[in-house]
Amino acid sequence: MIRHAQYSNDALELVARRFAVLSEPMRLRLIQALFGGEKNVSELVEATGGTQANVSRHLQTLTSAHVLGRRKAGLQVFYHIADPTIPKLCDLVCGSLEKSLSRQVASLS
Amino acid sequence: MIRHAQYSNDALELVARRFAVLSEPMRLRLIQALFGGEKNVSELVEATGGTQANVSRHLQTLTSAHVLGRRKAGLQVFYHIADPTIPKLCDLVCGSLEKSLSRQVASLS
DNA sequence: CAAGCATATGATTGGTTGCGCATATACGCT
DNA sequence: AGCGTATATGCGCAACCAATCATATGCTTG
Repeated sequence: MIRHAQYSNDALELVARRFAVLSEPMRLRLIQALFGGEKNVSELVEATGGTQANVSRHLQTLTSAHVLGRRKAGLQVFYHIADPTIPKLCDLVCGSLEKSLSRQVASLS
Repeated sequence: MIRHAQYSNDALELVARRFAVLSEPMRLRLIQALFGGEKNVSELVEATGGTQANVSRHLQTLTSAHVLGRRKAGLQVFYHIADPTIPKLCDLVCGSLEKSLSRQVASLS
């Protein structure tokens, strides 16, 4: 594992783009909905409470970033998490946020 | 470790915000420059090639997100990485990107 | 092939954000 | 106190992006 490697501007741009893809709540809802396995668009619309058009747009963003994968089956399109690091990323951030928040709570007393 | 937990909308908003903070190349440059230890603003301006005003703004963003910490010493202000998960996050993303890119390169042959 | 369902996409708009310039604040020194 | 250095901040602009509406594409069935 390369720890703390120095990256070029182009590389940092890619990393930034990757984080940007994960920086929208709706996209995180979609990812979360797919933790349980692949779902088609209609199911994702239902699970996230978004409109069909918006969900489709975000799915395209996530897919072209190789975060999700597509599988067509007749009329329907099934999406699944294609990048195995995504759950780890989310868990890392969530754990860090929980610690940070509990520290803030503790500092109130 | 809580894997694949279901999060509320408020929690997802926090996670999204966290990713958003990491989604700018200049901020990643600052973080990268701090991997070697704390630096003051002037050193960070030099290391990143940005303007003083812009660097200061990004430092504020990173600090209020508890990614960085501040230490004042006379005229100078020293910043350091306050969240230990940041390097892990960056390495995870970089590793994933390297794999993804090498797959794309391999698919060209 | 016509109709109907599932999904994707063009166009528009409002909101957010990064950047640059100028200036303000904070601190130390003489 | 006054000056110089280090850092922060108000403001305006331009670019980007998510959400929405309407419409298009793709596939299946009768």
